[in-house]
Amino acid sequence: MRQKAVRMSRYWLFKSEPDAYSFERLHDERVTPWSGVRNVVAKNNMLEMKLGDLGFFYHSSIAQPAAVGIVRVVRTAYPDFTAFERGGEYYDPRSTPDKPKWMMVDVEYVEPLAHPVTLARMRAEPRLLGMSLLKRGQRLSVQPVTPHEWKIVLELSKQSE
DNA sequence: GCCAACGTTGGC
DNA sequence: GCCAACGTTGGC
Repeated sequence: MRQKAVRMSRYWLFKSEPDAYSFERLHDERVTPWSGVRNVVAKNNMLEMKLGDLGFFYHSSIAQPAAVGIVRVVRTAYPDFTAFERGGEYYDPRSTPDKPKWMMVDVEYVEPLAHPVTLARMRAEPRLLGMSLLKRGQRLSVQPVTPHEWKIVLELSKQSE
């Protein structure tokens, strides 16, 4: 049978250091552009996103890195304006409004996980072997999550540790 | 177009 | 604070 061009909605994982941008801050702001991604693979992942796709919000670079909440894509990929801001932290002279090199999506706050699912908890789950996030040296700030992995992490979030 | 050097990420 | 992993840069 021929594969349809239409694909299932996908799931994602958005990493952020809470000091830089936390899930609590997204709660207050409701929607944020996912700006500042300067990695080609992460950018390509954002180009793949469709309206309504869901993702985990993951806090990194802390004592207990963990998925803490759920977000929804509410605007598909468009040029990352922070790359145009001369003198700004994310300025990249190779990216121009005519030929933008970096893209971003907008994500909306959906809800917190009942319990954060720590990286350690995910590593301890045999069914999550092979999850992109758990691979050695995985640094991608925007990653795909399979429907199967999505379901399992949600399940784990319902257990208290 | 190869690849060594360098910088960054992020868990530990 | 260390350092492994990996992307990027730039010399050739």
